[in-house]
Amino acid sequence: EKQPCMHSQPQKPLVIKVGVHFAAKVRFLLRLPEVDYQLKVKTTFDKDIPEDMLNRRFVITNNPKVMDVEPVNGCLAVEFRHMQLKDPSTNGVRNAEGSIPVTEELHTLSFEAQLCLQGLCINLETCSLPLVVISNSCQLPSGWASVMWYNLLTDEQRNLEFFTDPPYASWCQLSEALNWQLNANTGRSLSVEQLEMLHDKLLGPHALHGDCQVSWPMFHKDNLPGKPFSFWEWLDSIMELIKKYLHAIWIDGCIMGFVSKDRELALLKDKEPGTFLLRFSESHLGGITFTWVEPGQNGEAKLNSIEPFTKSILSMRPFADIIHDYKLVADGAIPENPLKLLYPDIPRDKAFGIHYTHLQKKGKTCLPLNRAFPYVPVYVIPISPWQPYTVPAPGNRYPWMFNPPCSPFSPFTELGALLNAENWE
Amino acid sequence: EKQPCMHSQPQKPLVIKVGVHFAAKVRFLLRLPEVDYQLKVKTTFDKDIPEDMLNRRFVITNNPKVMDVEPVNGCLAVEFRHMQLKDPSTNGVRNAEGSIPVTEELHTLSFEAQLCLQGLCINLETCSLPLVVISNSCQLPSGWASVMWYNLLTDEQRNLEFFTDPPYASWCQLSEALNWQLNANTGRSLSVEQLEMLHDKLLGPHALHGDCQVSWPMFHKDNLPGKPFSFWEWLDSIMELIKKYLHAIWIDGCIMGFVSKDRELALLKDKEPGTFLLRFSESHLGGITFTWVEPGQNGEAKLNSIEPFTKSILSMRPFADIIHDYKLVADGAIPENPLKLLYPDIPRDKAFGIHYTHLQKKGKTCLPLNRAFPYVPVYVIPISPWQPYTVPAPGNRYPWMFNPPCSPFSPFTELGALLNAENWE
DNA sequence: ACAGTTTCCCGTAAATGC
DNA sequence: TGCATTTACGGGAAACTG
Repeated sequence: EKQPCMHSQPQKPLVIKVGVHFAAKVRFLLRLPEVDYQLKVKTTFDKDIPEDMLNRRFVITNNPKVMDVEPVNGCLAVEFRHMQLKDPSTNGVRNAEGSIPVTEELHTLSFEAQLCLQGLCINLETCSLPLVVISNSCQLPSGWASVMWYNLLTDEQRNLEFFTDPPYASWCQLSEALNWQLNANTGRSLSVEQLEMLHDKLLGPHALHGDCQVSWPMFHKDNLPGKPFSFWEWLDSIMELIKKYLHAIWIDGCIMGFVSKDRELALLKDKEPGTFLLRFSESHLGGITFTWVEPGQNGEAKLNSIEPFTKSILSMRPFADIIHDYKLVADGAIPENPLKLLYPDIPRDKAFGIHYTHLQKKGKTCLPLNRAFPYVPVYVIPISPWQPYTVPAPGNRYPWMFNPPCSPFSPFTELGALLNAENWE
Repeated sequence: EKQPCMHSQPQKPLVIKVGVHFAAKVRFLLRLPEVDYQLKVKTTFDKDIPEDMLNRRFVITNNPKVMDVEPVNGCLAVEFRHMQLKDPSTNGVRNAEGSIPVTEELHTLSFEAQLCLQGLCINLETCSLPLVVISNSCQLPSGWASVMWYNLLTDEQRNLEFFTDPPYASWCQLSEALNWQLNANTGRSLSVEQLEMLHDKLLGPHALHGDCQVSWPMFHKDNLPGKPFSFWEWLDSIMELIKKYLHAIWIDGCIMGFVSKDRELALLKDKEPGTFLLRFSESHLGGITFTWVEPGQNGEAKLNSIEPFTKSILSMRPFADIIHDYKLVADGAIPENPLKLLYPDIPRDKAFGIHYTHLQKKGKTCLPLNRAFPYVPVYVIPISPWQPYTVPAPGNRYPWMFNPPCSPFSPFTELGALLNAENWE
């Protein structure tokens, strides 16, 4: 009685937010010679799913629609636009104890029609692949995690109980999927080294580099050791960061990004002071930091990493400008940008120069205030207070790194003093 | 038949946003000895308003409620919580040509009940003062403008046609109302000088300082000369700015704020270089700038005003910190904060010191990166590029204002050069 | 094209219920 | 009490419609 000759868009499970519009297209696959029949298609959400299989029920707001001939291919088809799910309960329904979380609850959207030809009526029906329903956009990463895991590990059209016992993924499969996600979201895939960092983060640095198995909890259910977020939450936050704030320099390959601290040390320890690289924060969601080589007391290199930048700063200035403008400010000294060479040895302005935007504003020259440009322009720049641990002797190997006081009798120390370490509580 | 013995909260017109909850309380003013009667109150929006008097119709979502004895005073009363207005039309209804804008359209909320005693039924009814209905929070300032004008200029309970020909306000009335608004919103009233600045802004500097009449268009319908916003929009944006970002220093009286550029010049022209004051931007909504005295070429003072700060920067750092951290950055010189004395002569840190928060972070001292504090702390500070027009001779009267290069052979000029005026397009 | 108005919906904060 | 989940809604942007 139910015929498979009607189908909805062949897409893997999607995430739908309650109250937000979404769309779907349904096609009729048979070509019938008769021209005088109409196919009215109606939608139902979670049709025929037993009561006890779902914690939450939703209703779908839209009306039945009639199929029309598509100009492109002559097929009968209909597109439902502005569908939207509503929670029919007055109060939010809470999870029964022991049941799966909402972002692992899989739903389906069914399409039905009745074909009547020569007195014979046939019921047609098709349904979507599984859907995840969320109520707040903060649940989106979890929803996508479910989508990825489902797509990766099953070819079933509709296995609503997939997450009652989710299978393992092999690292091979998973890394390919992650790389695909990265590429789709940010326009650039990962290098072998970057993927290796993800491997170690997920499986531990001592795991075999053969084809380990990754469990669903490791991927998204459990938090990373000592962190308040899962592996996928972390990776997703970085993709969002790149998409919104770092796209240009990410595409250029200026961001090494996925580097462990150990590897960072290995890479930088023998490099010139002033060599730096960009690394995604492993402690804060959606953060990026830079690490640079500073000369140590006895000539051996030391590394400094800046407190990670997140969207609050990145939404004000492009990261390239921030890199350019960053300064260490010491008592009574000329501020100094410690970022000289992007690893391995590209001069900072060569790597990032084409992305600088701040050169567009004019500085005050000798003009008094006038109507054409009544204000002194202002930038926000990031700085770090810096207390040199030693005043370098003349001829110091890295004279640019620690600025001596301008003069022992400098009238400007008052200003520096307010920024130096001793005044801080 | 309609009895005035039931009344709703005695409040002047309010602004209600479609789809957002609001509440109202209704009291029954008669004390009847009988205890066995119930008063069920129901609500209606825009009851009995003729079709052609309103461009928009709304429905109110809530159910009738029964009045209850209030413990405090023994009155019968009922509070409607979670009322909410919905636009019943499928598509947004647009203004008929020539009709008044939505924020001048006045509505009412009616409450009805039926009192049945000894076989006698009496219909009770009361209604709210006029209400303004908006659909987006960006309309809130316009809504409040209407509310203010209505409150100021009529004592009528319900004159829905008030804005078809709104009366004038005298400056006396209006300034009192504005001052009340300021005080209610920010916790501090205006000085005579500040009110005078508002007077001149609204009426022009050449208006008599007697009791001028202010029209509704002057107050909110027309834009200020050469500006894309009205007087009230401007003032409201400043109140929001104070409420959200400047509360502490506004309460302290550190913000002169409402100062015309002419008055600013008169106040500052004979003051010590480094004297500064804070002024609300007249060109940008919700902006604040500071103006400081810089020594002129022949010893005569010149004024500089910084590009106004708005919420994008103020939401990152308290304004007191911004004032403290502001620096002029010149090629090869130690950065300099030109803000020395808050007008008339209060040292900067004395005026703002108690509001500084940035001293809470520690600077890097001599510690290498470790687990307890793995990152170099970072601040965002505002800077302006600065090209001194002259290198001051030794013994210059204002040695702090223009820093000579640290040394003619400074190795640091490369850095300064990237920030100096010549490189800018 | 345009302006006034509404709709859409992210993202933060608060509320809610188990 | 804590946690998972939903609700609330400001505010920016897009869409709508005469």
